[in-house]
Amino acid sequence: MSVAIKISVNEGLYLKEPQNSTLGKKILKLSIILIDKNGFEDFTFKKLAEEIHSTEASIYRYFKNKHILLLYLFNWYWEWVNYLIIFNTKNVSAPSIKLKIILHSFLHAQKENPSTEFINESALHNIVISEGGKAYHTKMVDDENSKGFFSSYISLVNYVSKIIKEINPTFKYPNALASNLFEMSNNQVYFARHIPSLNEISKKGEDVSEVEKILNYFTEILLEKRQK
Amino acid sequence: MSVAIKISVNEGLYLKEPQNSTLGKKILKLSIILIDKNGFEDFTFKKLAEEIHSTEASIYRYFKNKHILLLYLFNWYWEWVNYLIIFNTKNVSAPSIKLKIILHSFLHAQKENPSTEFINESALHNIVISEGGKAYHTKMVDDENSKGFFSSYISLVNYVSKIIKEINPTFKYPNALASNLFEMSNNQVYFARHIPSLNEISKKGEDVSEVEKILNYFTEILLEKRQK
DNA sequence: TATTTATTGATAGTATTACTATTTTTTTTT
DNA sequence: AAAAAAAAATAGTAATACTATCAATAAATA
Repeated sequence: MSVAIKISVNEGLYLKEPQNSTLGKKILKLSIILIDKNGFEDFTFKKLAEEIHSTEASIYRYFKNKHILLLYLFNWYWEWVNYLIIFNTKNVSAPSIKLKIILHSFLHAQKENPSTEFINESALHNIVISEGGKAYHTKMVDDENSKGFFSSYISLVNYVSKIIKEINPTFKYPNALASNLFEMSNNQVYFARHIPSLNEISKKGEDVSEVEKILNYFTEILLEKRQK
Repeated sequence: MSVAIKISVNEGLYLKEPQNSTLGKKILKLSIILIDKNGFEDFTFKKLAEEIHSTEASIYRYFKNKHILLLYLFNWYWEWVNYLIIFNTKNVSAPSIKLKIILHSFLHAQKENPSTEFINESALHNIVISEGGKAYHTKMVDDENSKGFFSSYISLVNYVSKIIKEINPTFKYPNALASNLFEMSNNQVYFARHIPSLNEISKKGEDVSEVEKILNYFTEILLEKRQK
């Protein structure tokens, strides 16, 4: 017995919903594994096709190109984090505790019970960390933003922003802080893993919880109510 | 009459120093313009060759590939910012003023007197903003880091980190804060320009100074000396 | 000034990428 | 069992990311 949650993403991101077929699920599953292993640059539909014993042409029936596939994966990830956050903060009333839980959920997302058998959440989280902002650092951002391809991320940020306002209504830039918490989180984990002189995290393997400490330290100071 | 500053970057980044020849300078100049205009993905050595009335093969004599060329440009940029910061904080003793000047220099780098005729600093700054972390978000990071390809960025971060410690010696994560200031700066400008729901910057054209305000607001709170 | 050397240009070629198109086979639905 | 949909097989193309070779030209030095 199990409870399955179904995560759906913006329709513009696929030509045919991959979650509704065996081949589609294989595409999602193996694309995550391949991108995680060799990076997005090295990833091609041809290699993916070989991996799943299918053909390039078949994959193109699901996704317009590999960038859109990456965007699909990012959206799936954002929706999943959104679900985790809502779920984990249920019945918690103190906003400052909520924020702590959010930071924890977000950073340890990979350790949470996997929700879907064809998505390796841990590998997906690593992709989000390693590939940085490649989802939106393209010449098509404006067009893609207007199509709502980043709305899952935006709603995540808005949700956190609301909680920030609850903690300290006088804080001037809740959106900027919220988006920075997400970006900083991924960035600092990435730096810890690859360019460690850029922060003070030495312990390998504990990067994620070290970053959690840093983020908590930052937010506590930033949102402390002080007399002006 | 003018004073020229010469910026040099890690020798591993080029096969032949482009700043020492006419063709090399043209490569730098036009690559910046092309990447700024159409993005790094669209940029190819063939297109660049056409633009400068030369050939692909000639460009390959200077740079191993387009990723290394991008790294060269980022390094040039980091060195330049480093120079600007040192120059602008000369004879300023109060570290909190120093930090303000640094944030200002960094964000308005494009408006500073251009130092080199074949580098369009403004376009280069826009590349750094738009292309996000593409300089280090690759599968070769570790190797490239070990070759010192990010050392200019690291020394920039370390310099700021030192000033942070001067402002508040009890602040726990000066490196993380310093690297985050740089990353956040570019990110928030990018968001303001392309996904404005992610922060509270509405005014087009004033994005840079708005981000400056945000960063000052954040650092002031973070580095304020408070009783524990 | 002649000569060696370094630099650039011209041209060609290759493997891989990022697709599109068409036709056949297999699977699913009715 | 027939019709419809999905997937596989196959082929083909323009562009990318290179490498290699040789000729032309400019710069450095003897």
